[in-house]
Amino acid sequence: MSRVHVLLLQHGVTAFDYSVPAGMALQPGDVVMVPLGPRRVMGVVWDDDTTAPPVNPAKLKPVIARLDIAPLDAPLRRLIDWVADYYIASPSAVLRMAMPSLSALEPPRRVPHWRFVPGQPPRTARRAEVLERLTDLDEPGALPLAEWARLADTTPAMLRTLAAAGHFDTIAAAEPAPPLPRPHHAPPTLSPAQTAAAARLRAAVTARTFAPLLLHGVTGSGKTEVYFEAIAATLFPDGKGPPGDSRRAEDNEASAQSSSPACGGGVSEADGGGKGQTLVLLPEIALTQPWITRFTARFGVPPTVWHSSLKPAARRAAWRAATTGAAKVIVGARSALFLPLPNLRLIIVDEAHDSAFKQEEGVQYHARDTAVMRAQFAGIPIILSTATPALETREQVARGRYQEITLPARFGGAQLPAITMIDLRRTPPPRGRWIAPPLFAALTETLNRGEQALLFLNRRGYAPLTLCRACGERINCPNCTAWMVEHRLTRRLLCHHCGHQSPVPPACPSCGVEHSLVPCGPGVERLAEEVAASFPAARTALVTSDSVRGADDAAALVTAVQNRELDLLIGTQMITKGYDFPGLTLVGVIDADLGLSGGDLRAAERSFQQIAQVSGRAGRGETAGRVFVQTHMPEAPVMTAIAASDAEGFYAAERDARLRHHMPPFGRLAALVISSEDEAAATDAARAIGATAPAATGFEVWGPAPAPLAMLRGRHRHRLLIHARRSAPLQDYIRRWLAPLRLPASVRVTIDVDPHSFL
DNA sequence: AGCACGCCGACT
DNA sequence: GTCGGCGTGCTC
Repeated sequence: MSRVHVLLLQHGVTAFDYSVPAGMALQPGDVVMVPLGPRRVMGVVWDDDTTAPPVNPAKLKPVIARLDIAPLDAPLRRLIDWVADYYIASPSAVLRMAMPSLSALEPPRRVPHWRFVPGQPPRTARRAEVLERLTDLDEPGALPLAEWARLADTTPAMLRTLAAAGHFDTIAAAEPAPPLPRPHHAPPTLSPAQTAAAARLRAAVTARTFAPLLLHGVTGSGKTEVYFEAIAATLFPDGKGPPGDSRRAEDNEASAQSSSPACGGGVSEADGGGKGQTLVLLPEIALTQPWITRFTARFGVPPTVWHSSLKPAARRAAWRAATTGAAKVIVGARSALFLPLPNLRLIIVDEAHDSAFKQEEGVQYHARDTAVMRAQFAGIPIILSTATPALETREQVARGRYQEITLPARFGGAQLPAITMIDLRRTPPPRGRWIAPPLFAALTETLNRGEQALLFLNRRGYAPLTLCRACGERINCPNCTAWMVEHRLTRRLLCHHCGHQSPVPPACPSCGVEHSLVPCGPGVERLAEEVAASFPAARTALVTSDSVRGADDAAALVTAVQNRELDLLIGTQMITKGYDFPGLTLVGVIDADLGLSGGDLRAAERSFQQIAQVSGRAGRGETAGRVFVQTHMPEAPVMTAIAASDAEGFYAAERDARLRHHMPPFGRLAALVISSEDEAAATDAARAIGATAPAATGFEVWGPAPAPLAMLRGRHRHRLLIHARRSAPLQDYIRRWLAPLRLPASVRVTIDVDPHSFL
């Protein structure tokens, strides 16, 4: 009797062995249903684990069924194992990211399609009328009933009557396949530098081997157009004409256009014999809509979208399209990284420097690094596209492990904006205002010239702190060690860490004095208030996660800006990336110091990237852009580097500092967070864990200490930081340390390998 | 994660 | 006498 090792999609349990019933053929990667105690759970046949002790064959239960779902190929299984091992997570937790919920795996509902059978004589005048309209339709093919009703301007009931009289027959519809992107739909006009870069990317796609490529070009240099050419290269069948030649017959434009999605369009064609799949990762969902628009303009059809807020039906369709290989280009946020893609040929990580790629909950993986591993296991190229590569990525280039492809200039001769630092100590804004005189003057000029401006302040809401003038009370979140942030638009106080909300109280909750609460400090809503008072004629929009909620909002905003229906944008970091607004000529950074507090390892780098990114929104059109940066410390190295647009100098200094202190990427970190709703239990557990840290050369343990966010969502938190020399076996060390621990049920320990957040 | 088993306090 | 609190352990 044969047995299989099955990784279960179930918390707490990882992998069990099962027997294979006679007549069932199973191989690694197959998705199966197996018994677990009294329940049936989904799992994936995994590669045999030779290290595990063998289970008594008498205990084996048989696999219930093999599910009709695309199997997980070997590279994806290796990726899941790698993530579980590297990030010290349970393999089943990682597997769950690669599998949608059970409902998403149900076969698609086959809506029956109806085909019109002309020629039958009508029996009533009403029917004759409808039949006439149906006959006039231009080759509608097979359509769902509702679609016929719409086209013929009648009711489904009438059509059913006609069908009963023999005017229609029904067929089972094929699953709709996503339309094929057309590489020749709208080829771009590229600069010589872009052409050269595109050629290198295409060569990597053609070579079909693992190749990590950094596509490095300043904001506005046209990186997207360049990597679109790499995508185009994947859309040609193996060995057939390289993209860029004139053989447009390959393009299949006509058939792709005429095939109605409702008809299924012929699955074999959508299968796209030999055409590869491309996975594109974006740092956040808000960027998908502008990306889809650009992709559609280039390739004539939209890509397949995958992210966490898809509705069930769309999710199911996207899953099937991606996992059957019918979808050629899949774009999404982090979670798309684990989609089974049977014909994956290229991965692109856009805005690859973005810290949003680091998952901070659940399995705390870094999607950029994990994407590189996926490319390596799959033996394909990966393009990291960014204007501001992370130090880690730069170091990989320096070590010769990544190839760098640079786009030295902005596209179309546009100039990078001139940057002016504003010293807030010398030219502060008037009391109660946040825009300093030099920026105010520039803003006035810009608006008077009819150009557009952007103010960046990375703080949602109206004011970050609400203070009682009478007793000095600061309004805190009851669940977190954090201030409640006033949101004036919703008239509520909101905790940005746990989402706790309350109305703004009329009196101080501590001393009871009425009208004593005052907002302290600026948020974007308060900045908008100042702008409205100073520039009443300017049409302004707030761009924050509170006001721009979904893809539709983001699309509407882009349109309004491009149509010049807005003069001034006021936004949080949401506005720093991705958007291309040609009429925007002025960018003001209200508080450049905001990200520098807290002593975070990457604080300076993040500030540099953020200000470089937001600066890059200025002057993308014909008019040169200007950037004003407000700071209290213009002499700080990060500020002088920003002022001089000296990325190389900044990174050289940053690299030196990290090298001296053996900080990443010249050493490695991991964080343990010990948390419990019971404060004493958290403290005791942290102390106990700290006391059992193994002594080993190459490792240092710092802490435990109360976390900077000492309480989060009602849980008290302590942190330990583990520092390892570059080649020391960090994961083994942590596993050896934590394996024998016995902790009370209320205590949770989370492990963050390569942490980016130090809260 | 579920769901069992199991060993101690307050009720009909 | 029993109902039920959730601590500990098992699921191939």
